[in-house]
Amino acid sequence: MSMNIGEAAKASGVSTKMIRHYESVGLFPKAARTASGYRQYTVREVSTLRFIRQSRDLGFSIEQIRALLGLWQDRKRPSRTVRALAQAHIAELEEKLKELHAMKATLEHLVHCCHGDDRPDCPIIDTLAHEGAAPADAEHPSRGRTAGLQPGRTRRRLG
Amino acid sequence: MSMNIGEAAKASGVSTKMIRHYESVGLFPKAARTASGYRQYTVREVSTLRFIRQSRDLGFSIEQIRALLGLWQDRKRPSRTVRALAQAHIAELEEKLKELHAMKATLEHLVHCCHGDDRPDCPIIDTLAHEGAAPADAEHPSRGRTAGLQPGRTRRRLG
DNA sequence: GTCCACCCTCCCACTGTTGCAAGGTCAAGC
DNA sequence: GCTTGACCTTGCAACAGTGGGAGGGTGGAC
Repeated sequence: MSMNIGEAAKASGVSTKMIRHYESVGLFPKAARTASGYRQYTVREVSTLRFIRQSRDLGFSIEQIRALLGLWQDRKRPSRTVRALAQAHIAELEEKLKELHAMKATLEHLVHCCHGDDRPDCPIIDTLAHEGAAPADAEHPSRGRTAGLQPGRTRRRLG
Repeated sequence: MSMNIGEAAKASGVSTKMIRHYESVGLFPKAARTASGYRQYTVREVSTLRFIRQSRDLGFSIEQIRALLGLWQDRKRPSRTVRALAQAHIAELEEKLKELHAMKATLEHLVHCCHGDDRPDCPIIDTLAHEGAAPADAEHPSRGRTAGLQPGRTRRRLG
């Protein structure tokens, strides 16, 4: 019935590292331990882990998942609350999508302008060098704002 | 002619924090110093900073910018190289866009299914709880891969 | 001589995930 | 009994990029 962390990881799709991490930040309740200190998990806890993974896959942040877990546990929550949380997240996604779309559009415009051969002159470099940019369609979002999603799930040593 | 870091920051749009950071990671050459240790910048360096900011605004990573700066400095680079770099970045953006689109689609589907009133039953929570998900269109990208963009520029304490 | 804005260098926070290290535990085989 | 190897424990560091603050020095105006 009860399993070690490795088995729980396989069953839930959450890595052992992450299970411990979620426990440490209080997203996940402290697991029971054997006499020797091994964490023990039941199927119930595994389904909670699956819930977390599903939520992460949809881009919810840890804090949002904390709220979702609370709502999940609360059998009397109004579905209105859950829906609002989801909609807020959709709005975040849209924000981010808009931002990325703008970047992509600008880049595509530049790539389109660049002949891309052996000659050195390049409108891409020129645009980066000389302010004024020339955003493809949207006015560029002068750096800084526009919150995004899940930094950790992103750019895994692409450099 | 030469200015302190604050002035350079205003002129370039890069914060003083970031200028020092870029210097520390070697993206930006070490600035000259006054006798008392103040960094001194010329218009030339400010334009480099602007180049960096423009690149960041387009979502390039520090490492990509390092490459772009090299190409910028190299008067004899083939525009082909720059173009390839930009196209690779576009591909990354597309990857990320796809991922976010899928999330959004799934969420919208769920929100659509949820009546969102005072009653507790909620398909959103149910879907998160019971594996099998039911992605709106794309099969869900089992966590982990799909590199993304600019963790830092994202999710600024939205939690 | 004092005040304030600016500069300096550190360290810490945040997001989420992974890696490594140094050790303990368990079940298997010999 | 003893070794081996797979597993578990903890903790610390790193990645990306940015912001915040502490604690102290500098520069120029009054």
